[in-house]
Amino acid sequence: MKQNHDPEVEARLNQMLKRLRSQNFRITPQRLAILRVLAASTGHPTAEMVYEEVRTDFPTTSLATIYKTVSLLKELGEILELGFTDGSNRYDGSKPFPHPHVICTQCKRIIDPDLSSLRDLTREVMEETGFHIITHRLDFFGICPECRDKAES
Amino acid sequence: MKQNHDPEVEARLNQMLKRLRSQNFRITPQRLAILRVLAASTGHPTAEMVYEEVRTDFPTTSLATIYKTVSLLKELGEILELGFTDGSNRYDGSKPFPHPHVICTQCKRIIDPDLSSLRDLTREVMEETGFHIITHRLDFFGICPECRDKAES
DNA sequence: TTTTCTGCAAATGCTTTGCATGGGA
DNA sequence: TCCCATGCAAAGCATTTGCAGAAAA
Repeated sequence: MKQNHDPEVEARLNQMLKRLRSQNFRITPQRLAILRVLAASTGHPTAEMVYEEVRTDFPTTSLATIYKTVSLLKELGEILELGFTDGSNRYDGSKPFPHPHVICTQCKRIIDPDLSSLRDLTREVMEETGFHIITHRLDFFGICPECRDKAES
Repeated sequence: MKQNHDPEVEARLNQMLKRLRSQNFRITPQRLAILRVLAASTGHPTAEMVYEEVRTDFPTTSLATIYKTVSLLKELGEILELGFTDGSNRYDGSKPFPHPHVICTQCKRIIDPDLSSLRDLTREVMEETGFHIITHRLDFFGICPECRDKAES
């Protein structure tokens, strides 16, 4: 079984495990494998990608279990789900809180930018609309440097 | 047939028609009805909602035609498609350019807030990531004042 | 032992597609 | 007339669900 010694990844995994235990959900080998993949993920994988990775350790795991676990973690607030128009979802297990994403429409890569000018937007929205804002989502779509280089060559 | 004399709505409709004609797409009665609904829409309707509204004038119109037309307008850049995780899309025919949305997670209402502090975000993203940003999407999720009042009573 | 979880397969539900017919231009 | 558009029904597809057997605790 793949281990990961990145302290941040470990912390994320332990946080997920703690949450599951505290709510009396069982820690099955399949779940543990899924949590590991999600906690270590930086590439915002699809359910299918998680499935493939988990399968290398647990060849009998089913896609349904991936979906059930991912859905559970989503409800527990331990991962972020990014749904797209084309019907595909991507998951972020390392930063389960709202943050902007930059998506290459060509290679589908998703990265997390550091934006300083994104401060009081939520406050402004609340004042402007009267809504009580719970969460938000901000996506930028474009072409990444690598895909642009390929296009030019 | 429902007419609409709001000058902005008229302008939007004419712009859509102009675009269709300039690309040699045919102006069928169904398409015209769909354009009218979309140009006049402020509530970000679903395909189903457009369908129902168009049906009051053209009872034989099919959902497939709604989807085909909506898809065409999307490609022509004349409407905005807002896809959501639950598999439902909403359409904005009055402001076909990227702008923030505020969504009530209870009644599903979607409104357009005026945000001043949303200036140079795209520029910052480009500088920070090297991506060439084409478009973006910003959604806030929360509870609208009406739903909050209902909850309290 | 009890209750939850897993894995299979079938079901969903929105959207897309194929194709014969209809109708703009 | 010539194609494009329509409408029906079937197909797609990621995700969800039902259920019987498996396995945490």
